[in-house]
Amino acid sequence: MLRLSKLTDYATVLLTHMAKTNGQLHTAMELSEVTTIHLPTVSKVLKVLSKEGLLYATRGSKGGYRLAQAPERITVASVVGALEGPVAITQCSLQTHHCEQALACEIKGNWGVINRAIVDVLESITLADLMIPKKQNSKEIQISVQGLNR
Amino acid sequence: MLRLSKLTDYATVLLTHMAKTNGQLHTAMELSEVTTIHLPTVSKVLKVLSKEGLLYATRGSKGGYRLAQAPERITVASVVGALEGPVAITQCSLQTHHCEQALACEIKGNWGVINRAIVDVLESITLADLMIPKKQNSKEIQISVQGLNR
DNA sequence: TTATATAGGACTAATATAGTCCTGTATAGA
DNA sequence: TCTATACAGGACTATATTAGTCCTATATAA
Repeated sequence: MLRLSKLTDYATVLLTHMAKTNGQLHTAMELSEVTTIHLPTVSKVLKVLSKEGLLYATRGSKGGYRLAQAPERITVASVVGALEGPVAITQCSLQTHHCEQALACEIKGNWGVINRAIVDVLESITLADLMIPKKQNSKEIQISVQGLNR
Repeated sequence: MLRLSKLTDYATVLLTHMAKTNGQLHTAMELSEVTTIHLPTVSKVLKVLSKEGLLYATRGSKGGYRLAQAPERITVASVVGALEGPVAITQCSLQTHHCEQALACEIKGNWGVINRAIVDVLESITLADLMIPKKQNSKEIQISVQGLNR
């Protein structure tokens, strides 16, 4: 369905909230209350983000999570990557995978190009962009998709 | 995983093959042999593409399928749409869906912008582009993502 | 009338995702 | 040092989605 997982969606909501008070510690409990996402799920997401280096975690009383980088430097692509691994819209687009149909299939390389273009879109958006509600927002991004020739 | 379904991938392979001999009729059987995709699966995909108007079908002896439009006019977006419905990388990006968290969530509109950018990429590539093996290929596409402001 | 081909839908199996829970470890403060 | 707090890691179940197959009906050419 070309859809991101719910966990990725939750992650952007949680991170965007944290970005608003950057530097401050936030517990899973607090974030659960603010976002109305159930606590076990919030914990699961935060643990992944911490393991993947997007958050710093402090254990124990007075502990919590904070962003590992400034909101301007955390891209949507890195959030997606943390929760779902590298973006690969087809199996072809993952270089590590070897396609059984390789001989009959000349499209392979072209999927790679399309995939790259989508990654470019996701890399061009940061938490800082997501923080701003859409209406006040009029960013323009130029994505250049190279490798195909009309 | 932000992945297209296998059926969508099969569809591009089948359509690309048909595009090479545009206008000619191809049976499911023939396409199965050429692509090595199992016949029942080929049939399933072709039926969907026909129902969605990307192919014309002729029944009976000497029947088969052919492209409903020139390869230059069939976009990857329309193939994805035929098999998976409208692209919606999050539930937010589907306008028909109402989010329970709408109050706490200010990202909604921004997902729509990101989604639009991805659709633009998919709309900019046609079967005619996929027909050309990547190496001989150096198309450049400009995608402009409007609605976000740095 | 027969062989060929698509139409439509039902069904099962396989896979992926979501959500919850348990046990362990680190830290602050009484 | 003890206790409450909070994250770490992983196991597990339930649910949803996707993939793949098959059956019956309908249309067409010869």
